[in-house]
Amino acid sequence: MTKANETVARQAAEKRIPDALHEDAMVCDGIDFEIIEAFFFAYRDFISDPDAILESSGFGRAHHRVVHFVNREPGMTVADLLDTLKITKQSLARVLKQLVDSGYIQQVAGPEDRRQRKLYPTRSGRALALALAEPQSRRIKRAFQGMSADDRRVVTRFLSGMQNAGHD
Amino acid sequence: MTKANETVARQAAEKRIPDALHEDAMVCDGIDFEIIEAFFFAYRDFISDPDAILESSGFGRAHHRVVHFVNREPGMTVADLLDTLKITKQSLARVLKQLVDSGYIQQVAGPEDRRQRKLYPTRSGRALALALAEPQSRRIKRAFQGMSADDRRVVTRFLSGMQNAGHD
DNA sequence: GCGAATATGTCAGCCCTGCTGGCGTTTTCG
DNA sequence: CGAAAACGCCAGCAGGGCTGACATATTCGC
Repeated sequence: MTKANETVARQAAEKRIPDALHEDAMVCDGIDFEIIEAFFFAYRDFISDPDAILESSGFGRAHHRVVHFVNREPGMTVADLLDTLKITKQSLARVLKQLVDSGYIQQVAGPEDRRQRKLYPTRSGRALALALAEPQSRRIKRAFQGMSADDRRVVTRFLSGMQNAGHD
Repeated sequence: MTKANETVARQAAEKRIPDALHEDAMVCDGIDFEIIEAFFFAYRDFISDPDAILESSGFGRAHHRVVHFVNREPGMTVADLLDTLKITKQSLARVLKQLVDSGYIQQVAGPEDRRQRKLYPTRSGRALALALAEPQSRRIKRAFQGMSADDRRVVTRFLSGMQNAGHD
């Protein structure tokens, strides 16, 4: 089977491919492969900057997200964070505990509802969040180079449109 | 924000929030938090559709990527794939083997250089790639609703700009 | 006041998918 | 022929998702 295919492949010098393998390759028309791939590459590179920083701190992407959102909305509860990140309690608990133990995030019992643990970034937590956001923001600015304010709004609108309807 | 301030006002009666926790929250000005978060949410939701499909097939995101790129560029070698995905040989080997064993991808010795294994999607491989791409493409179309061709080019340009310089 | 519901913490273990290092095979090429 | 390239595979490790179960403190409806 493979032998036969090799022969076929060799016969036509280059582009020939075993029949079952190519007959309707790329029939997939309506599909927007370009954007799918561009989005994949863009996001991969987008998180590579913070990843590099985190590596030296012993943290990972999960820590990044927690620090980021806690810094963005100080006082948010664990439930808020779970809702934002859409992960499970245990997945969060692990990284949150590490961040608390390392002094990047501090927990305070809710003043109204003492069952809640309101989360606040410490000074170093804010510093970390900022350090991680900075290269990402620079990347965004670079991608926005030479774009009008309207163009930027288009991008924002696109990114919103890519999200699921009910988000917070 | 306001919540933190409320809490601050109340801290006399409570555990009190250490001062380092609130004093200059949100000093982080030049940073484009909006886009950072929008990008995070957008990508998370973007891959949630294929994830759901893959779950029932026993595959994961890694398989998705492999099937996708092999389908996009039939005949690419293992080295090409490694270069595209930017992962290590072993990370790829695992999922690739599963895909080959499951009959989604076929390997053919290179006609010129027989050390190479050229990768081709099988019929079911193409079907899978298409099934995974379809919801993503629909999501993209939805996000493009009401946008002009120029606007779409802006988005494409943005996504390209977000990638690292040396791309393939 | 008491029991249910809520918000959270935690233990134990599983899976996927990155990673490193090392070794072996086939094939190409100087 | 020997080095180098392209690949396959084994073993092991880490991060970060997941489930299920169970413990705690606190709030709240009755």
